Amino acid sequence: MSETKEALVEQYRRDTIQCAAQRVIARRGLAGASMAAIAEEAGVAKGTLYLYFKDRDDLLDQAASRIFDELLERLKGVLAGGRPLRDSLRELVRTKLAFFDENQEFLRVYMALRLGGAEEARRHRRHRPRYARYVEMLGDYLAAAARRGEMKAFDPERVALFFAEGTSAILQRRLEEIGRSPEEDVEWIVDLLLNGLCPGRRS
Amino acid sequence: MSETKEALVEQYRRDTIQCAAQRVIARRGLAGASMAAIAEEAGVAKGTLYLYFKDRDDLLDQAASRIFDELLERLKGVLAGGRPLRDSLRELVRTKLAFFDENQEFLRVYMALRLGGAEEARRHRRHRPRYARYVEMLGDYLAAAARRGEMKAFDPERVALFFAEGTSAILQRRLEEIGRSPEEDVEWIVDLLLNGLCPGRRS
Amino acid sequence: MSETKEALVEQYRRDTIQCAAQRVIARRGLAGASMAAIAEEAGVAKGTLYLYFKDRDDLLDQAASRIFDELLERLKGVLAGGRPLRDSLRELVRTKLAFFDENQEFLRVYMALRLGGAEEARRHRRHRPRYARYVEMLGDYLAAAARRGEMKAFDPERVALFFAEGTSAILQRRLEEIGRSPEEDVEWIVDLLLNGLCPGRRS
Amino acid sequence: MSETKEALVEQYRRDTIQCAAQRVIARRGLAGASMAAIAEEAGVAKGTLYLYFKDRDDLLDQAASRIFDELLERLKGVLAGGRPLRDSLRELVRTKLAFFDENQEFLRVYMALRLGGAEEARRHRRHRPRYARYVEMLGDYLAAAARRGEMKAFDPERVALFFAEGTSAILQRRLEEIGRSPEEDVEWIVDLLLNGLCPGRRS
DNA sequence: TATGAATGAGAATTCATTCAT
DNA sequence: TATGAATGAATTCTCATTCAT
Repeated sequence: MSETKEALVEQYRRDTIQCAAQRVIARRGLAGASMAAIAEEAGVAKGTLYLYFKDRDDLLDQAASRIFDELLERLKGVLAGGRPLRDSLRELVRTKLAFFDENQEFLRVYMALRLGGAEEARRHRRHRPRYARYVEMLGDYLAAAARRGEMKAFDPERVALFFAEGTSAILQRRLEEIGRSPEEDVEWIVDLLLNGLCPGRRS
Repeated sequence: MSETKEALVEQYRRDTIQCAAQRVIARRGLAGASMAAIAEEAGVAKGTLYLYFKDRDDLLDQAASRIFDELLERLKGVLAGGRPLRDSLRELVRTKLAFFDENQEFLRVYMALRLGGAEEARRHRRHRPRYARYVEMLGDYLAAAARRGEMKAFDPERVALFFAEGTSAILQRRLEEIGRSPEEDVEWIVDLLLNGLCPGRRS
Repeated sequence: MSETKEALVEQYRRDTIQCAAQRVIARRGLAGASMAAIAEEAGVAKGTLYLYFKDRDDLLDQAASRIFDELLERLKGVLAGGRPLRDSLRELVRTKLAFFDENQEFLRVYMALRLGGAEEARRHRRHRPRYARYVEMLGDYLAAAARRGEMKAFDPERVALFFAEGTSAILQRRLEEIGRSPEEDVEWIVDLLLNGLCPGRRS
Repeated sequence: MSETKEALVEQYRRDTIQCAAQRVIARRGLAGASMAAIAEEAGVAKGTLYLYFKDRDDLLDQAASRIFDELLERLKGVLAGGRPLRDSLRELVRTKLAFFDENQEFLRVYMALRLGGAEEARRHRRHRPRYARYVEMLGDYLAAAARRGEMKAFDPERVALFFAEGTSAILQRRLEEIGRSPEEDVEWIVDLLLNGLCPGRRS
């Protein structure tokens, strides 16, 4: 019983610190996320961070993982719905936009970790798989859609990548346009993906 | 005249250093591009860097600019051709892929600087305009295409962004697949953009 | 009575902790003997250490004292025997060698604390007296021997020091030579002390 | 030419820092010899230390080496003299005492590094050979003396060790007795070594 | 103009010690 | 009395920047 309570407290602390780390990353970037800054943001002493995380890498990795994992979980749910391509894509974009609109902070972290710059690639190699898994999951879904005849014979994984990154770029743009409705973007992205730029198609 | 000669020498120095910086960024990433490393790569003393650049930020910014500028110049040429949308897009993708296939080093720099992760946002805010200009140029072209009736009424700037980032993701993927022909990617990207995923369309 | 019982319990705790400290010192050295390591070795919480010892210095000092005290007690017994010089010295060396052969762990602690290096000098200045008392006791014995005409008129305390340290060096060397009989070393040390290096003397 | 000058300046710097390190070690011990303290003692910034030494270990090691090397060189000279045992030993002790009387600081460093406590053993394993070489050199000399019949058939290396450490103990004692003549100690040590404690021998 | 030795602020990490429970 | 989470001072090391030459 008491163990459960302690475990809860410990988890609560970890959460507090991870969230603080995410805020700092969002505000100052990965390189700017010093242990001192995170500790201050979390309202604890520097040393305390080391009670919950092995080192800076561990802390930043775990903070990043939380975000990827949550997004991944939601997107997995969407794709598992077994809906037709158009519906799935629409829901996918909607979910992604909503997820980041909910907490824009996360977007910045996500951006900092996506494919990443070269130096981040080194530091966050461990995270690549996570992003890759997202793209792969999407690719699998597209492959199935292709088999069902809902999609042309593009390389599904490549399309997934193109789509994921294109969407992320729009996400980032949205950061600067407060108040814009997600649905607007959902609609044109899905339409673009499905029917392309050329006119003369049913929307 | 002598002033001109001096100016040339100065420009030559700046170039030397910027190129060295690009090589270092490509090799070790932005965070790893220390002034010492750049100076060594350029074959000058650390102090010399400060004769040509205000500080590290300035140097890195300008090094980044060169890359964007060169790419921009080439793409500008493509879009100025006045060709129909499909041809322009194909040439655009081809040029971008070729540009980075020519010198993969540059891709790494470009990736490190694109929209950038959050920390780069701070450091390279001054820099955004350059990438933005690229997207904007592309947006202008799409807007014209829309006016000519070659494209549906999507927000051209947004499509440009989506397209640019999606393409960049493919670029990066290509890094890991040596020997893959650019044309393969050129074709499906353009086809995807123009006609979408849905089957039952020409091309 | 209850006070006595409490005192016993307290003493038991102190012993437990001191022994743990000795094991840690033997294993990881003085500098490696962190409070955390000692607490873990003793099976108590870090805070508990401070209930029985003022601070780290105090704990390490007292842990050291125990070793010196035990050795001292044994040597005192030897010297109190009133035997002739040769016998006493032989027994002295034999006891010292046996003491540390019995528990080599202790030797490492002893070594770490002997006269100590310079930094230990600061930390263990309080401690010197204990080692000094050992040397002094030996010196007193030699003084008596000198008065009985068994020894030349060397400064007894100085000889004691020379002898004690020389013997300790041999002790340490023995650490690396497992299985060597103590008697071999006992014999030559005593012979050297009594008759010197020059040949042509009764053994 | 200029290279020579620069090399000299560099060597001068290294010396300055090493000497400062030795003073700090002497004053505060090895563990207390922080880079900050050494930098302050040397009158340079912390960062400067890293221009001349790879890291703390390197600096402390080299500082220690200097001392061992100088002492070793002097003692080597003494033993190379080819004098009879008594003369050599007397000169050996005299040299050692003089060396440390000259600069008592050195003694403390030497003490801190001798056989060392357990933790120093780890850090300064690289130094052991140096001390070992000293003992070995002395052992070789004694072995030769034994072959010449000047010494009884003791294990020469063991006697060397005993002698070296015994002498060091006296050295350390001398630290606390300012003004004591070295000759007093030289004489009795040599006499003790050669003729032992037993009376009835030519001094 | 060019140099590169020197600087020192700042980063990550450790650990003796405290104190609320 | 016992605990161990939390603390924060201290330590090692890095690197952008300066300045005497």
